[in-house]
Amino acid sequence: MSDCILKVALDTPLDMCFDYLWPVAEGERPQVGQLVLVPFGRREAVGLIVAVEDDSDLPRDKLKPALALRAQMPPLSAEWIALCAFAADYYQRPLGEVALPGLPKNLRTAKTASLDKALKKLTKAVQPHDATPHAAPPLNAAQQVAADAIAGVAGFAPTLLYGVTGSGKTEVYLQAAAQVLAHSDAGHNPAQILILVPEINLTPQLEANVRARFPGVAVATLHSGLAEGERLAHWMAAHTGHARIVLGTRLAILASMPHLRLIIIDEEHDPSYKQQEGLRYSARDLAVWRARQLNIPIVLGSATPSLETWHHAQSGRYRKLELRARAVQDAVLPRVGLIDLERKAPREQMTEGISGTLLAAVRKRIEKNEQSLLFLNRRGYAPVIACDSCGWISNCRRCTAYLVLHKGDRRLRCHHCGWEERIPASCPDCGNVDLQPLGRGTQRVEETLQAVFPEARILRIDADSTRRKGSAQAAFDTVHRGEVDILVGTQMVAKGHDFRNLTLVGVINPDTALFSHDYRASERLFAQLMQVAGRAGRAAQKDGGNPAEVLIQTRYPRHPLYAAVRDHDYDAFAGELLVERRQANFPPFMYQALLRAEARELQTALDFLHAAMACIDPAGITFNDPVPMTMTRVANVDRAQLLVECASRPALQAFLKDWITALRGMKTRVRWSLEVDPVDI
DNA sequence: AGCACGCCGACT
DNA sequence: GTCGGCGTGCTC
Repeated sequence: MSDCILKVALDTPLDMCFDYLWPVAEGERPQVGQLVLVPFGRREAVGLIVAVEDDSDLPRDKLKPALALRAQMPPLSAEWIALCAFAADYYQRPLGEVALPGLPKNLRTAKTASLDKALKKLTKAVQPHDATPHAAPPLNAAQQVAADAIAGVAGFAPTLLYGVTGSGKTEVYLQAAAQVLAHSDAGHNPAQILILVPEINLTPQLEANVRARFPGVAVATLHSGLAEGERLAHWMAAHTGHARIVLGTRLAILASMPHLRLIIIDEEHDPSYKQQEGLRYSARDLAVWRARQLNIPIVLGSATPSLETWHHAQSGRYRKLELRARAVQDAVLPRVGLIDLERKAPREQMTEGISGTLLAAVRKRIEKNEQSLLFLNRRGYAPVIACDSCGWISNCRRCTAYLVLHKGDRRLRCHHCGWEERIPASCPDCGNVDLQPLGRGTQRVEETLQAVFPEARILRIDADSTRRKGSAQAAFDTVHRGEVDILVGTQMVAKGHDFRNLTLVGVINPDTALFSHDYRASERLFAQLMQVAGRAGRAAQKDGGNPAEVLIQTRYPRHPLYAAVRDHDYDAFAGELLVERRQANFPPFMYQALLRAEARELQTALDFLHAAMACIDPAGITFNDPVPMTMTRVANVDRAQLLVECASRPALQAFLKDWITALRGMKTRVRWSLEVDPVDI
């Protein structure tokens, strides 16, 4: 009996599969989709069998025998491998680098015996809860129409669920999911549903909600915070079909789900759906591809859709369902006011960067025992300290960035490379002892508010105050219990939370994003402002009370972005942006890829990028000039980038394939990487 | 990417 | 005399 050949994908940057021998006599023929332990160089690795054949291009004596088949688990499906193959192809990475790193570590590394043990233990881990079913709240008419429309179609049907914050999108998802599950049970045709959310750690409410609403259903969760054992249990629950609902962050888009029937992406515009290291994929884009591949419906939900999605909805490629009103009866959208910081009479009285108008509004909330949220997207005390007399400023010596003043522990910190040092007692250059903090972070705002409102209970929530595991949740619980008068926070507080007693949102300093060189900055700022504004006024408006209020401090009160925020008018804003994007030939009317290079010397990186331009025929492609990245140096490494553009996605794809081959052939010491559909430029 | 082999500087 | 620097070469 002769050997068969296993074509195996391995987690290595080499863009190829490796052939291994498998003695057929030893048992049944291995199956495509099984994992297999193989010798690779001088080590062992687990790979994915992508084909089983009788022949190899290499002579037999060059081939090694595979060591062991991971037969304990059902093989990964052809559809799943096709999804990984698509992602690999699209993002120009080897198949193994896409398919393998997402699998639980135990499957990839554990010895057979300990894997057996782990697999035996996990059967109980993801069980349906037998809690009393949580009654579904009644839907309003628009919600009901949306839920029915989503669950009522068969086949690939991408749908934008466009609804203002607080309009009850989650309820629509859950009822649509319930309908899909009920329908499949009736037809003896098991169904699984995938729900993607931006940050699962920040929204345990949703997870609790889902579990409570589907008491008889096994729910798996997948996100990067899971311990290995949990990850294996939840992944296997999805893979075996036992979990009917999978709730996860972007990495869950690569979960194996043999009975996937519906995909839901909450807050589809959220930047965290884009992986920003390693394989830089867009979970949203892969989800749409996966839905088309499986011919199933997909829902993209947002109050401020990405322009890509909006464009598709406008052109009719995506169906658009709209929720115009807040779901809670009598809850109305907050009134948005702009506080003019620029010489408007009467001139604003400023206290440490906070206007008298905003302080008065906060005072009113304290008196009425309501909560305020002050939003500022900058942690620390001050973004920089400076010497008045000689002009020295606290630069990081390893990065193109300032050292941020953290007053509490009297340290300067670089938020990019992690460098830390004590606050110098005097100016390192001239000895002046009077070093001044410039600008404001959340710590400084907290300090100012405490000085103005000594009796108020103030809580700061940012990455610094919530470093310990579980402390973020504890902090949010404190707010929900009403034990906080003023909440100060970064974008951490903007997502998902339903603060019922919050009636004021103040935005301290959003202007910096207005004039960014990144053309996506205004789209992001708009989404962020709408999202943080949406934290206010979620409860029913009290009798005779004023509507919740959002106050934005700005030096550019007439900027069209703020006008659109004030009017809650995403449609108009998005319409204008799309016109600009079309005129400027930006996405979604143009497809882009970015080649990045890193070296100790900036010139080395730039030289590499110029060589990369010269190494290929650029037919049909636009090369921009290689430029240093905005933050040129991080941790003593200089970075530069080269943007390539093309109006045709297939043409860009074809070009990239050739280009990456040529780049791999260039022998260089420069570290480089290619990103398709970059979001930060 | 790992992981080895391979040839040149400061230490027991 | 060895430990160890990172150059370059390979992985079915």
